Amino acid sequence: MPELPEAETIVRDLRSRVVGRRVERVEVPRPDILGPGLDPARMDEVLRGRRLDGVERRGKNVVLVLEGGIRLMVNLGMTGRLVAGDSPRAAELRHIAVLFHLDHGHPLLFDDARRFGRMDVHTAETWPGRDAELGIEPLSDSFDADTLYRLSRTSRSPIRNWLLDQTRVAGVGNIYASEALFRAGVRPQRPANKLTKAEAARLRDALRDVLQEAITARGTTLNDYRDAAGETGGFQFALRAYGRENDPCGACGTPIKRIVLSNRSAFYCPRCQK
DNA sequence: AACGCGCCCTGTCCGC
DNA sequence: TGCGGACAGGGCGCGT
Repeated sequence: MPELPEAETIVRDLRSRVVGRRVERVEVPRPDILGPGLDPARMDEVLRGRRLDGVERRGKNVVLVLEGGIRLMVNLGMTGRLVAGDSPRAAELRHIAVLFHLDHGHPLLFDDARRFGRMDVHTAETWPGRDAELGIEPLSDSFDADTLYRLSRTSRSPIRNWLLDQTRVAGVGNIYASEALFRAGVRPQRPANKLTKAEAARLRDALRDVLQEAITARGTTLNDYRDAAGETGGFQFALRAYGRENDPCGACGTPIKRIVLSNRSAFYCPRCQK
């Protein structure tokens, strides 16, 4: 569910709520969301007593940075939420998987109905390797048109699938892939290595624009996404293609089409996107 | 080695 | 009202 803008919204929310706090105790009622080698006892042992020094984002992942260079990487999957326990909305959570008890008296909660979310612990030694497995950040200065063009040369996959691959560009999911391709005028099924330089340049701009606008709107809530206060986002009202099958294209009026690529929906305007 | 597929799991919605 | 099926923002492991 949550893609880059949703993760970024949560990260910004969490900074003011947890940075500087100390972890007193960790509870893991749903251990199946822990990554390989992790169990509830190990989670508590590694995190207990450590101060939270910062909150970062890498792609769609929320990264809690703790004293001593320990990093807890949280992948929210489809339905994962990180919600401050003192938020009035916290009482509505029905699938709490992890509770981080903090020294200001209320926990940070990880809730995940489908339990597709994952948490992994990294040290200063293991983190660079994990970080390197993820692709370029689309909002970084180095993500320019040439870079996107060059990265796309090695793949014959449909460009929509290519955008979902976190090892190439990190943070784009199904919603923003459809939205960016709509804005760039490129069909989702176009082979990545068939994009022209001009199309790659338009796609680069479209990705940055739509991701930045979605961050400003505090993310897209279709069903499950919530920010760290447990509140919904606002970008669902600005979607032009995703979820709009048969609606008239905002530019030309042609009905938006839905196709399935690799078992996942893609939405596009058959007239505007080539 | 790149790629598509099935699967993980729960909730919701729609048609009958 | 109940039930079965389709579908959902992600990502991993597998076979080809």
